[in-house]
Amino acid sequence: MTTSLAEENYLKIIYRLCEGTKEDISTNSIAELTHNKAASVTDMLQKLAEKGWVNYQKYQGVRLTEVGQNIALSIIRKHRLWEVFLVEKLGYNWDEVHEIAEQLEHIESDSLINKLDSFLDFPKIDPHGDPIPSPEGEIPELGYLHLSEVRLNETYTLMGVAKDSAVFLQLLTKLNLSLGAKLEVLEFNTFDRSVSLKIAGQQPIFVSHEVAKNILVKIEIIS
Amino acid sequence: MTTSLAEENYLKIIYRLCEGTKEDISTNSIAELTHNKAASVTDMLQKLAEKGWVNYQKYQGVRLTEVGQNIALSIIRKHRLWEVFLVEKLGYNWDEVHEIAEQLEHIESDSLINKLDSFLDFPKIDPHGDPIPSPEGEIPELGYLHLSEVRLNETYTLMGVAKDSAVFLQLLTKLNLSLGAKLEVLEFNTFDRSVSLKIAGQQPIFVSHEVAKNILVKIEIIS
DNA sequence: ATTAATTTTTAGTCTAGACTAAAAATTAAT
DNA sequence: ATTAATTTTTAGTCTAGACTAAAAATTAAT
Repeated sequence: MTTSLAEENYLKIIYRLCEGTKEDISTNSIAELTHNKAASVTDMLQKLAEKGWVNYQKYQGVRLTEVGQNIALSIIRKHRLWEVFLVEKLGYNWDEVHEIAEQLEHIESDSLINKLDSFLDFPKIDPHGDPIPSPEGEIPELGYLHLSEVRLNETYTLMGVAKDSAVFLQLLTKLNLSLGAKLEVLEFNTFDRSVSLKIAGQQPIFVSHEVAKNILVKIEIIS
Repeated sequence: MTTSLAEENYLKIIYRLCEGTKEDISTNSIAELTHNKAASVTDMLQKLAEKGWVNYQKYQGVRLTEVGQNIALSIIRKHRLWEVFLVEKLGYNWDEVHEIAEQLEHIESDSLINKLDSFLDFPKIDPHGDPIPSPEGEIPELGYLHLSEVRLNETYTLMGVAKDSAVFLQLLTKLNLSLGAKLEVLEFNTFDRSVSLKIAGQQPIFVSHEVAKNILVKIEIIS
């Protein structure tokens, strides 16, 4: 069965919302991310349920079915592979690729995406550190921590970001925070929830809670 | 002003039809190529005229304006650059790329297409020998001849094809006819307009008029 | 346990871009 | 020069996917 552009965007957004929680997803939360009105979302949810891509109970929220999840994952796979292409091959910065990948992710051709995967040498993560689903829709659970929740005086490696917006990524770049950076939290400041942070070999800096929350790290194993 | 997918496809097809002739283009000829009904075409022509992309007189046919032509050329530029990418970088054959490029040509980003151009090393022709318009919409007139119209016993080089359909290109491949081949027409057979043809270093073969018409060649200068 | 506030759905519209059937204009044929 | 055939346009419909306003259901507050 074929999927329209609108349907693909809904499935992708529902997937993203499901990821965070075990609960069913509310109409309003979808409306917010799609920039549509709740009434339009209800309409579309009924269509998606009809096609067997979501389980939807009036007033009770929605979840992706197995099939719906696979469609979403294939779009995410395309999105992230194209992002790798844009950065690795065309020389874009990590804050410039999201919008273009939003278009490229809808190109329909299995052979294309598999050839692209091979051309890029089967990358496992995209330029923001997000894992790339396999052709079968397997997606490794990386178990990264949010920088807002780590322990003090331990060294962590910056592995990814939880938000792709250009302004956020540009800010990280200005702060010298890029994938692979070694970080140590000196203090969580109770006043404004800001975080005092040391990047290896640099002066300590402050970042807001909002920034720390969207930075994904893993602990540095000193072996 | 932005262009919808449907508008872009119309402009591209009108451009292709204008290329062949000095006459205005008929509603029916557009309907045939877009696979729409004449009534739908009339509708769209009125919209395109409104936007200033075609000159359209009821019942009298249509031509692209300067602006319309530039839009068409930018789509063709994108189409052909993506085809080069698919063949050169991803390893597709020349008969496999048309459909995918039909999707990719609608991706909207000037920076993307210029970076792609540079990544491909500024190719001048696509995998079918068609010239790639410059960012400014300049397109070199290559002055190729149709193999159906050349002189006998002269050597020509196969420079391109006038048709991108997969079955046609696959036939050429089977016949060992690829870009750069050296050809000599031995005879035009009056009975069925077929062409007796010699490819350098091979036994002579027959091709139909239909095939010869869609093969573009230039004369081999023996200097 | 009601009532109030919030969320979600239903009912009815709108637009782009397709369609069919019928009318109008043009072109071809006598 | 008419008439017939062909092409094109107009008028009216339909569908996907958005919208607003009002109704219905759920959740929160007393």
